[in-house]
Amino acid sequence: MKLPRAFYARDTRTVARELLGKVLVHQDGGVRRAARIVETEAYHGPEDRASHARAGPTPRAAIMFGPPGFAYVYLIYGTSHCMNVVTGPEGFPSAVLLRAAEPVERCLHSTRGPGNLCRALGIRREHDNGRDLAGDDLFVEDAPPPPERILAAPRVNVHYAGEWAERPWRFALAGSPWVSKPAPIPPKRRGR
DNA sequence: ACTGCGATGTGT
DNA sequence: CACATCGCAGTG
Repeated sequence: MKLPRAFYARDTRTVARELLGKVLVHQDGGVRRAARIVETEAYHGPEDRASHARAGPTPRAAIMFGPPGFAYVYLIYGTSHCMNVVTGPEGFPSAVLLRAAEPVERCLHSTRGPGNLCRALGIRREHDNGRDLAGDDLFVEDAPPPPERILAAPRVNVHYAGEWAERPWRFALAGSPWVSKPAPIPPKRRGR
């Protein structure tokens, strides 16, 4: 069964954690593709320097200010699409980036990493940005709470965000081989 | 482990 | 016009 809008209308970090183990489904031109979410990141509020909403409701980020339960899909580096789900109350800019998943049904490609995940499910900005997740084309299916432990770590590739880069708002299922970076990279040790 | 770069939208 | 919620190929 499809997650209701009320699921998304909560604190971003809660939604990010609870999305782990749920199944992202894309009806790609009549073909159903699905993957079990194993890694997410929370982008929370207008003060979050790592968030696309940091500059206010610009054309790209405006959807993050809208009601919860809609897809925010953007293009990065000219080549990769990334998908978020909008969370929280309308007017408070927040979203959860879907970073990695475990392939379940007819995936076209690796589902590890946010760009790869979109490619595997056929999710594209032109086609899916702004889509209502309460519809039948793109949604998340409920699933029992995952048996795996949940890890929290700093978000990936947001080094420019100062202290906000250190917040442990990246969540992953422990032990999943599909998580995009198996473990936070251990600092290099010399000698000892 | 580290380096470089694609191909394009986005905000300043 | 600098740079991005990445991914890949090349090198050591």
